[in-house]
Amino acid sequence: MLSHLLLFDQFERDLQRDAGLPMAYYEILVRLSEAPDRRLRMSDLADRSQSSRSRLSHAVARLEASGWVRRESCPTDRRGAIAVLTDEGFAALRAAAPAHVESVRRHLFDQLTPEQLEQLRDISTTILGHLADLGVVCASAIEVPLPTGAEAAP
Amino acid sequence: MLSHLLLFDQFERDLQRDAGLPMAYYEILVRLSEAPDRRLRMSDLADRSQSSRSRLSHAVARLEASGWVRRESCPTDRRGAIAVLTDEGFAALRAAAPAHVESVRRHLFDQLTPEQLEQLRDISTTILGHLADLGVVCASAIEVPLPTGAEAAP
DNA sequence: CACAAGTGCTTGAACTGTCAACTAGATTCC
DNA sequence: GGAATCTAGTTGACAGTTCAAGCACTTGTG
Repeated sequence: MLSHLLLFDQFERDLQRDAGLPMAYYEILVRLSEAPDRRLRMSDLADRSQSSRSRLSHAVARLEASGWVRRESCPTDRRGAIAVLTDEGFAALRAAAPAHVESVRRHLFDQLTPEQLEQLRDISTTILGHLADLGVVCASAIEVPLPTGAEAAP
Repeated sequence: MLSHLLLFDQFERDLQRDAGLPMAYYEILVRLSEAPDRRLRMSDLADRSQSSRSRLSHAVARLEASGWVRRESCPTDRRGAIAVLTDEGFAALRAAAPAHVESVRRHLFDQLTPEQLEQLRDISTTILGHLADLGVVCASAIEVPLPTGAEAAP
């Protein structure tokens, strides 16, 4: 159990070292990059990146300052805001992804047997299902494959 | 994978709600409570609670302000400091433990089959061994049983 | 239409964690 | 013995998260 905490700490450290980016921010960029036109409503983005609204606001503010994300106003709902991944942001993500994927591979995939990976996947699905029942996680996040964001390479 | 992140978030939230305590602080109290005379050298405590020196310093400062931990100077090494769990701290831990144990049970143990728990234990051990090879985790932490700190009940 | 309630997003303060100095005492080694 | 080095612990600045509050707009209801 402890191992999982430490494992993610390791991912976090590696990503911070290689890309100067916390995992939460990386996650946001990935979700944006997957979206059509690389743009999403803030709430939608918050749900998909497992982030609170407030956290996302702060994060996007920071990413906007880096020039990686741009805010546009929503034409249909004047309260709304739309986050758009800029070309610079996309390039930054593209640059950051390989090292992160490699980190996940090295510390997780390479350590476990195919059988264990299968078991881990099942266990994760079960837990995720339970959390979804509690409303902790929105349904749209459930089908995310094993390596969080590892599929980022465009 | 995502599930593990969210699972620990859930533990964190539950513990914060029930005890007003972050998991890292809870962990520190648990390690102290396990030690002989409920006292440990700072570095030792840092290693056992998977905490950096600096983090521990800040944490103990906060716990000291709450009256749950006391600092004493080390007789054999005048650089050293010893953290001591006070009776109030012990009582606070005793009060916080049941809810945390229950949270872990509800969100993890009750969700998985005995077989899956067995698999998860093996997977954790493997990963922990790998991280230990990297020097990320000190050997003394390895034998920690499944529920982090769940054994806290005195 | 108007007013209450709800939604989308932002903001600021408080808190936890990290990083890079820094102090002070212990070791090493010539 | 004494300079260089190492170790224990602290500190302060900063980054990210959360929480509670707030603003602006939309929707529901009479």
